[in-house]
Amino acid sequence: MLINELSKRTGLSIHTIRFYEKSGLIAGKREESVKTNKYLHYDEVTVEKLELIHDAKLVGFTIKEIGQLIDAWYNGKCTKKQKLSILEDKLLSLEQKLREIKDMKKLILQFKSDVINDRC
Amino acid sequence: MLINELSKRTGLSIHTIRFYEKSGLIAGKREESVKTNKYLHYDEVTVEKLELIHDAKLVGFTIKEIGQLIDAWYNGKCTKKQKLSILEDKLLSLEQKLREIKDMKKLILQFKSDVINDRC
DNA sequence: TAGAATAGAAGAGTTTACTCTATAGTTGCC
DNA sequence: GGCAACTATAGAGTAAACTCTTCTATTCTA
Repeated sequence: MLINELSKRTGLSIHTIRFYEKSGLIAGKREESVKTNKYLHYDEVTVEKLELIHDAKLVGFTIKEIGQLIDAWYNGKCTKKQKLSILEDKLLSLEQKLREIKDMKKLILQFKSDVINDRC
Repeated sequence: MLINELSKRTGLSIHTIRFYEKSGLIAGKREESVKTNKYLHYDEVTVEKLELIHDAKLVGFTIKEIGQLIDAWYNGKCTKKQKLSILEDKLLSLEQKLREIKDMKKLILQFKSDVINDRC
């Protein structure tokens, strides 16, 4: 599919997709047979990657970190050991985020009960 | 205490503290009796606020959201109803973040087991 | 009382992650 | 064949959250 369809499939703007491509997170392919244009074609794996990018951004991963994740998963760039090390690293940072959010939840629940009981 | 001590107590740079002050999150007080300078003095509550700002940033809240939180909690700016509405709103967004992180954790665990079993 | 350290104000610069604009070539359709 | 719609590339602009620089004034210390 071309970029317009990819944009519609993922809900990401064409600009954003091009930005991710420039950032090395995804890569379209030119059809060798076609000589008249430079149109890039995208496959289903790219749709998957863009969904991963979207979700990973939600949990606070940076473009750089998402790049590592994609390299560890989709691209044959790393050894098994490197892949596991990256994934382990991301798991640890997720655990950390989980703890931070739980702590903040406790704090806000405390705030809330104080407000309810007119303690502030 | 003056800004230098506040910086040391919180681990935040003087620049960052001044940025938060300009953003309306904290406010030092000038001593009325002193006419020769414009030095701002900070109290223990400011230390608490800066710790809250630090923690709230970790869970992804923006300066604006943290401002709301501080208003709801420390400043007498809101009614009880408004305070509860802000706190409820923040709790909901924390629940959402919690779900997103748990989902991402599952995904990465799946990646990991696939790598371990040479399924990619 | 000189000099070093600290405080404040104003504004420029940086990074991240887009978002938009301008330009130019290509394709699809009546 | 003409023109709207689509594609690519390059680069400018934006917003958030700092971070740094410059300048001036004040205070502390030997």
